[in-house]
Amino acid sequence: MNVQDREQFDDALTWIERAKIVVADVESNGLRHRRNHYPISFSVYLPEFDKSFNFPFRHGEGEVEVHWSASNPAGTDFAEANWSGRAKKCMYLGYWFKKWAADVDFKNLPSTWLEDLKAVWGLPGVTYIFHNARFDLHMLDAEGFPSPDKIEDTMMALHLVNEDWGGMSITAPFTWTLKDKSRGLCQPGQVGQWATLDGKLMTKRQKGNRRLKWQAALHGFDGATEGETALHKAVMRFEETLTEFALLHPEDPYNKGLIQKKSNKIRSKIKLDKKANMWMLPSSEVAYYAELDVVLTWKLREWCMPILADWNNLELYENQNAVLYEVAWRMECNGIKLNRAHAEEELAKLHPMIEDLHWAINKKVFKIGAHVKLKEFLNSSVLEHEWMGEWPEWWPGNKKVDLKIYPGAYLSSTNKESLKDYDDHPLVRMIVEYRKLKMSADTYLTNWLEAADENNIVRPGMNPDGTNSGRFSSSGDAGNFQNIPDRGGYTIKRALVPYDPSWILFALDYGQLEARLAAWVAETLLGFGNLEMTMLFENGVDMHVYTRDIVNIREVVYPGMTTKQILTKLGEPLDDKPEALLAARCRGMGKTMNFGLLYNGTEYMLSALLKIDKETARKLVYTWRELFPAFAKAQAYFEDLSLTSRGMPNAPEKNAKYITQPISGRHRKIHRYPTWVTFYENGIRKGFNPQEAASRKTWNNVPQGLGGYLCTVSGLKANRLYDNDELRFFANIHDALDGFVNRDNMPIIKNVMSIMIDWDIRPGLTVDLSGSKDGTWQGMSEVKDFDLWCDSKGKEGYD
DNA sequence: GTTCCCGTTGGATCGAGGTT
DNA sequence: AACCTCGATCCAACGGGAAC
Repeated sequence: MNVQDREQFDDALTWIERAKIVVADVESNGLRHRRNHYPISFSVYLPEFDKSFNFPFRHGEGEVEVHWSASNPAGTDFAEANWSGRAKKCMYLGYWFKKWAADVDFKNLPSTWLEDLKAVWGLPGVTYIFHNARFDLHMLDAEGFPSPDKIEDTMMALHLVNEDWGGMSITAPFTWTLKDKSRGLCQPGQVGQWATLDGKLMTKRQKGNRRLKWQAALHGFDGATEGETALHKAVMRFEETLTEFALLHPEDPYNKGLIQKKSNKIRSKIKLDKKANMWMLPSSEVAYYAELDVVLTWKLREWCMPILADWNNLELYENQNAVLYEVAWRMECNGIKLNRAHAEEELAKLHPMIEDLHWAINKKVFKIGAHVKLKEFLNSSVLEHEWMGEWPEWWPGNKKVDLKIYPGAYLSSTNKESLKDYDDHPLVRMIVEYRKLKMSADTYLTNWLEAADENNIVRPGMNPDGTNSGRFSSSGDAGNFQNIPDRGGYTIKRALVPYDPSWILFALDYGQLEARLAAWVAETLLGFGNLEMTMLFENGVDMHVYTRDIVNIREVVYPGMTTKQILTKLGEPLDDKPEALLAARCRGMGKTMNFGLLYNGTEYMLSALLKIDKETARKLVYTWRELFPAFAKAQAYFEDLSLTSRGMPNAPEKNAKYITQPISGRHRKIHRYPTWVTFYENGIRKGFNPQEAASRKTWNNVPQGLGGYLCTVSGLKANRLYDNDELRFFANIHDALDGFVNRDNMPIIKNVMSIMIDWDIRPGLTVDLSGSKDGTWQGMSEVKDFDLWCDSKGKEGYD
């Protein structure tokens, strides 16, 4: 029911007050919660009473996002807009919508009633169910709604039902796409609509996805497609309405140059995005859709539960919902503060430099970033080109010397690794520098400035269901917080700082977490080998040094060469401690071996990574496998197990192919991958078995996913112990938790560390604390003296 | 009115960057 | 190996203007 008057409203509230389960969904006028977007309506479904309500508050309020371009730069007067090309839909739409909306009844409820709705929201003991909870939670929280006691997310359920929806093909209903239109399969007006034949949904083989409507259609829920269809019709009607309105105003300067065209030209300029522009529609047009949303969410949840029960994953589902709500969402709410001045300062420094390099390369040689052209250039004899660099003024002197040309050069890729072979060429030096500067400026600093809210807080998106293995992923308009560069001359993390001086920045990193877990699973749980790696960990041996020395990397890779010869070959400077330098380099190679060979690494991989020939790599692999026999066996074990069809944990009569992660009980299921797909490469038909490919990764998924699980569940335990006044995590970076602790509560970190390692695993886990010497996220270094670190409020105790 | 060329768009794709 | 984002290129669609 689309609630429209006080009587209906009061009645709806009494039902909500009595409900123990509330399925909820928020429609908004954009995605940027806590900045310029906000809820327009709230929908709930109360499964106990089979009642659904829609509360419209702000239909008609919002801004059409205008994408300005080079020919229509920001600030262009509407009457002077350039109309060439297909674009300007959004500009046109926004302009006419504003005029049209001036005297339209959107059928909203008075905004003062919002407070009454809040009063019955988040009551004790009530579970709220969402589809993609983090979005709705942010919208509700920003609007001032109380936080629910407990939540469930059907996206989380789907992730447990099948970790890799995108990776498998499923026969399912579909909506027409632009591509279908261009192929003549459907009419232009049908794009975005469910494909039907004689009133029945058509199906086709396609990649799976977790969209609510798609899932509902896939499982054949009643009303799965009705809401979409109704909304589609409403949108089409609305587009017609706006077109007519525009046509009724031929004198309007904005129609200059357009009005004499046929009306369908104008009609084509008015194109609503169903989701993004929903706020433009009066609530009466949208309520049906919005209410169906919550009903379908409930149906989806009911569909998932028995499956989760069959898989013995009900407890994990509850646990992961808690991680989602109490860890991931809390991280997103916390965020980190952007030192705007520093970010702007950094950008002001970078932009002219980027410009200079752009100019120098662009004008003289080719468009920068054109990898094809760059490759052509480097592959040709142009490397002997007379041009040897026209350096920008600021270019450091030491980078102007020792230049080289490379006659007859050849390279197959233009990535950093390949360019390294030509790094004394002036052009290559400038390209490498350009890419680095551009990366800092665009991917990170600019985005943060854009994404920060009024208090200069940037919030990373932390996705608990972002990966197949169970790790978190990170995305959103503040970018990926799991890959911000902090080494190799980057200083951009300096722009990220504590909220205020009462907060101390810290990071808790597990020590070699994945290797320890792999050793535990392979050597203890499966009993392969003789606890070789486990014992080394327990005796505190440096694993990489051990591998280096036992395998004798130096003699195998560089037989009979002197230290000086090897270092020269490696391109290392010959300083006063050549032996130590060589030892460090060989330890690095030991590390590469340990990490690569723990899983499915081969001599091909090793020879590529270490840049050695295949024969030498084969020798190294052989010796390593002798040394740690458990891991190749674990690989074979999981590969084999995952290809064996057998009963599901709580439903022995139902068969599936899967492996199970210890502790969490999370499964990696591969029976739904196809066993054979074909594709064309250079006109030749080739075959590929996705199921076998997935089975080869299952061993890797076990320690990797388990690591993510231990880290985030430890975070959950810590978060339940300490509230937001004391402890604020803001990111999970796979095997690390980054956050802030209040300066008066610093000793609690000791307890958080013991929570993190409190898992019944052999070898035991270790965790290292890092603090920030300079107070920014850039300057993290290991804390050696915990008490001093606490006493000095994070200023000392590092070394 | 038709044809051609050019410039402006946006979508798809590719390849690069970075972290663990 | 996984993840996410950005930018360049290619491509196709389309508008506008010139030439016919």
